Amino acid sequence: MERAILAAGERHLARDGAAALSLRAIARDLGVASSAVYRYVDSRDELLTRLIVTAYDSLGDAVDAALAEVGSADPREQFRVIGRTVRSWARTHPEQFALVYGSPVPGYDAPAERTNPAGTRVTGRLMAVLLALPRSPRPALDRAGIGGSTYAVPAEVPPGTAAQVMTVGFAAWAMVLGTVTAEVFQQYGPDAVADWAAHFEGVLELALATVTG
Amino acid sequence: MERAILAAGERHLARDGAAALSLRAIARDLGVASSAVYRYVDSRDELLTRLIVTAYDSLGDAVDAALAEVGSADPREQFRVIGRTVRSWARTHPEQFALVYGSPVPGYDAPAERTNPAGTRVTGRLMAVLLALPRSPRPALDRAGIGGSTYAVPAEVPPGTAAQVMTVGFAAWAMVLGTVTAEVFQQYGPDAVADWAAHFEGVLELALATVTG
DNA sequence: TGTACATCAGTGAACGCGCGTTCACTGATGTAC
DNA sequence: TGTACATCAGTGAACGCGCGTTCACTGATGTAC
Repeated sequence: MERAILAAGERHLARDGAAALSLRAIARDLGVASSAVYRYVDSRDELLTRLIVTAYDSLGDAVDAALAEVGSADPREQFRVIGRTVRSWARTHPEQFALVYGSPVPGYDAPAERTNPAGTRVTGRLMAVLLALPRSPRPALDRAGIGGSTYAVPAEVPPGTAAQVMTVGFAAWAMVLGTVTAEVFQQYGPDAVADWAAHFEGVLELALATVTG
Repeated sequence: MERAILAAGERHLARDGAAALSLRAIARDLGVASSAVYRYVDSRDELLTRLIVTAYDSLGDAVDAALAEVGSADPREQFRVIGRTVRSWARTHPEQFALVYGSPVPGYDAPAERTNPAGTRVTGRLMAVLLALPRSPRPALDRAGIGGSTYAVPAEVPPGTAAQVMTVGFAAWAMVLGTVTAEVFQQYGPDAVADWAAHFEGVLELALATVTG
């Protein structure tokens, strides 16, 4: 029953979006009194939190599975695989993508202690790949003011080249995620990109070039 | 009065987000019967459409003003100016930014014929700047499958180098917009980036490098 | 200068709706002796 | 093997809420003669 509620919640999420998520609609869906749902779920917000965690995990599982499949390929290919997986997951789960990478849901803010562990899975994978990629120095970044205090550098990153690694890493990721967002939310108008798959492959190469110089 | 409604709509947008926009709340705000609003606005959706157009125009005006201020600087600097303006506009108008560049509003889809003219203003400016930037060939893009049928190339773009211009342009823009989105929606967690202004300057350089090779 | 009339901004009551949440309850299932 | 009792999943009515939208209306302002 608990799983049925989660599943119905995901169905509603997929059809109507997070803002329209309603416990009553879910109860109706399950052929059950609306009060019955409260035996399994504390409140609407708690259900939303669970759905967010589920969404992060779904994406994280997809990325892990895809990485496992290519084995220990070179980091370039691992980067591409992560990107492609995020894209295809976003295309098949647009509302869940919106939930975790779109505008915040009005009147709700996620309790960080519950969403963070699942939320950082993909980022962690990505970080490891970025550290394995070759990098050339970027004098323009020094000139732009990137320095030791620009980021809160996590422990995994060697302190020397730290700041520039973070800059190119975040920038490459923003390019990939921004492109996925543009496709899923149709930000470029309906027609500008005729072949999104090809465009995305091009973006992956440019994102890699951003990292490797 | 019409302007008062628009202004109140913007206030509510800024405070509660688009999904929570309510004609009754606006009427309450204006100290007026809820039915009075209908003399000036056809429906809630029509108000939303007007607010979207207003938001696009507000951003477009900001970009135009910033570009006018730097005069006919070199295209690199014009690119940076556009990027910085988008960022600062997004930071001061987060809900309007979410409205036009975030998840779609549930249960509403914008009538393209009304939002498109305002929506393409910034893109148009950007396109002109991109065409003025020097570019070096990108063999990786050919290999990735970018070709003549990947984009619906607008008339302003010379057909020869068309596809690659589009790829690097969209990619650079996705990097910039993805970074702004990450900052405004706090996608990287609360602490990872300590100095967003510096990070953004770095991103601008990397986006430029994506275009110029 | 005064009267009859049209215009029109805004009123307030009402419609039907769906929502989150609470609460006392029923009735089936399982457990203990 | 049979009875008394506890557990617990699910019921249904009710609460108060805010919403979009409609409609007949009031009353002030302006216009025409």
